[in-house]
Amino acid sequence: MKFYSISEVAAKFNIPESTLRYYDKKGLLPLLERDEAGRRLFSEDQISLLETIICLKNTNMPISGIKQYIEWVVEGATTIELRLEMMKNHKKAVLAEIAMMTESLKGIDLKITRYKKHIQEGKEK
Amino acid sequence: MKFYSISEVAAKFNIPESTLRYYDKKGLLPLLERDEAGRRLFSEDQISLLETIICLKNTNMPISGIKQYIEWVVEGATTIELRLEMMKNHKKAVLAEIAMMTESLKGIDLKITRYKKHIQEGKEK
DNA sequence: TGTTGACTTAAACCTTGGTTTAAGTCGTAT
DNA sequence: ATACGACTTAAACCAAGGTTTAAGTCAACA
Repeated sequence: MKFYSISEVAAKFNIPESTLRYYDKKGLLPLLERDEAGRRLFSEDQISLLETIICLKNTNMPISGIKQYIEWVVEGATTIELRLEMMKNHKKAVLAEIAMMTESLKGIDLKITRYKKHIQEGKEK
Repeated sequence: MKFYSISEVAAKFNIPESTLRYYDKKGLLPLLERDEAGRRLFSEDQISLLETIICLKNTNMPISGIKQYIEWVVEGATTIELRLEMMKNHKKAVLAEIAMMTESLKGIDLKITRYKKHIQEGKEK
């Protein structure tokens, strides 16, 4: 089984090593193996878990929420309904945030239009 | 001219008064008037400026950026090109963030689908 | 007259999400 | 043998964005 070093993972995801260590300390990377020298070994499973972590982070889930999710993953099939509920709720939150940003974008577009017009009128004189 | 007290504005926008004071201290509310007792008086102009501030905040512009924008607004028509550039750049950033969230949402949807299927299969046995 | 209630301030405090630092341990190439 | 590069840790540090606290002012009401 192939293992990745922390620097490889950091490069792969373009994330500082310090962040990976921080996530580990925060409990986002349980089951992380170590070599004889105590160095972290990331398995393929860890990599795909990390992909999930990044996906949740990209959608602004707090570390504490991600941790809960990961704990449920580790706990196994008995937590699937909990995970489903969490993901459904999270999806709602994400859609709400996208909706809010999209709405606010209208206000920004309005300004852009107004400023462009103003500049155009200035040039016409 | 109608003026609003800090508590009225807080209620209107559903924002804590402390946040309004914080924004004022950070320079997001220049030209804010005061009554004889030193209490803040929000004019209609302040209200619409505040709407803009909230719009920019909703789209994750940092306080420092909002401050810069407000300063340009106060400075007047000479800064319109700067404001246009800023809003165009900000729009790009917002679209990028929406795109990233939308993309990550796919991963979340995948999990939802998978979990639902798993639960369904569990019930069928 | 005094005591609420709505405001004020400066300063301290808080949380989140990391980053940086200092000191140390390995394995390997010279 | 030693020196280098890749890793380790705990603890300190940081920035952003507020929130809370303590002490005070003022107007109006009982």
